Amino acid sequence: MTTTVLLVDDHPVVRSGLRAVLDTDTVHVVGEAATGEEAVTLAAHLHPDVVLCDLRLGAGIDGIQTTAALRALDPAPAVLILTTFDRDAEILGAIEAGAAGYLLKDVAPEVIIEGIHRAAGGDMFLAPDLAGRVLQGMRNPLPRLTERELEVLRLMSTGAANKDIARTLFVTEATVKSHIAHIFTKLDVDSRSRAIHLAQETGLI
Amino acid sequence: MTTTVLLVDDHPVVRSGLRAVLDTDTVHVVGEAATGEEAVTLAAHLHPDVVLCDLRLGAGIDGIQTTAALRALDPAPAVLILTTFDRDAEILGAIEAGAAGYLLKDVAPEVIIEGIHRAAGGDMFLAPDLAGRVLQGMRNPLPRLTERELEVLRLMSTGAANKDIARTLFVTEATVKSHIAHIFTKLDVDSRSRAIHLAQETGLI
DNA sequence: CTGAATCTCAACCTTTTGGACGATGCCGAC
DNA sequence: GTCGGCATCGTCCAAAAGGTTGAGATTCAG
Repeated sequence: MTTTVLLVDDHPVVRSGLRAVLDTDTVHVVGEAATGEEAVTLAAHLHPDVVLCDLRLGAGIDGIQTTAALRALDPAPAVLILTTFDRDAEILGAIEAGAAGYLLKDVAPEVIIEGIHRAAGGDMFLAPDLAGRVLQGMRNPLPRLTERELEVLRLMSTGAANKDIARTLFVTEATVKSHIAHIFTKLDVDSRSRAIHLAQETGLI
Repeated sequence: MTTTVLLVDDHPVVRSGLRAVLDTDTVHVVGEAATGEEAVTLAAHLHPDVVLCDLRLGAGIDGIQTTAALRALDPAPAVLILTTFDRDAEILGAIEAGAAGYLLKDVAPEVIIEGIHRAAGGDMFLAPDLAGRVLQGMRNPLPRLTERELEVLRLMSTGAANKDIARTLFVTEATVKSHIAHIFTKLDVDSRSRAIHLAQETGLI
């Protein structure tokens, strides 16, 4: 029995590649979308078994938001994330949003096909090298930063000084320092550059 | 007359996609390579007119080094860079290494084909949105950092304190501070986080 | 040889950052 | 109503980072 698949990627070349590689006797590509919005519309009409979705989709909503929207459809397709990046926060975010699996783009085509069938069957499918990381990520979850703290962290990462951040957020420097102190405690670091580095590594920002 | 092309990309899916999209009556894909080393070996045997090369090639030498090696062949193929990223330093680096053009992966297939023919004809071919940036980059060149300064900058960007950097490089903190002062002057910034941000934005590190 | 660039280090000073308190007001959960 | 989390602000202090100046050693090109 063939599994129907909808491709979502903002690069035409990648879509062609996936179509060429996936369209076999067990997998049938029924559509392609370049954006998350388009993906949701198409999925609502085509009812694919599986949506194969990139995380980075250029402008518009990202892969995680797309996943959530797709999972809210009825019937909901299984969503398989296929992307180049392996930042922890994104993987966790995709899983939380209801993705059935997460694959890196450098895997062999057969692995993607296997993942599609597993996803269609209701299984979870994680690239082997990611599985351990994800489990550890769930055991050692990154502390949840508040929205305000994330704002400060993002500004910090652009090189803004406390004074700049204070001006941008219309608060005093004391408040910024307070937020930063909390951020440091939560991330278990003791300098802004380390915080920035950690945040970028884990995909927190 | 058909133009012969060698594809270089570490993602099998992208190679398939490019082959599917490019193999027309005017372009003939004569080979694929997953690494820079493989690309040079294949190019030496196949003498393609054009090598279409990603900048990020996973392990091994990167696209810029590959470009330089390819241009040293005789006869040298034209090298067209096709990549997802548009960091200034990488674009300039590729051009310096002898690339005939630089395209972003989100362009339409026809643009790639046009680029291939232009490159085969000896033209330069830059994605329009990049051309201006490159010209400006040549007018406003990023100051050249010395090897030592780059080392310090890289360590800084991982969150290392001056003390850590000093230990890692086996010099005193005074030396590190001296290097950092030079870096700041050259980059025209006044804090390490700004330096890190600028360096990451421009692809300096 | 001379000069320029680079790497190394030091002393001195100012500013920024970070740590450690505490305090207020707000809001939502229990 | 009370409690906890959050955002806001403050003070005091120590440490780190940044700015300035100068200087010895090396290397490399002209």
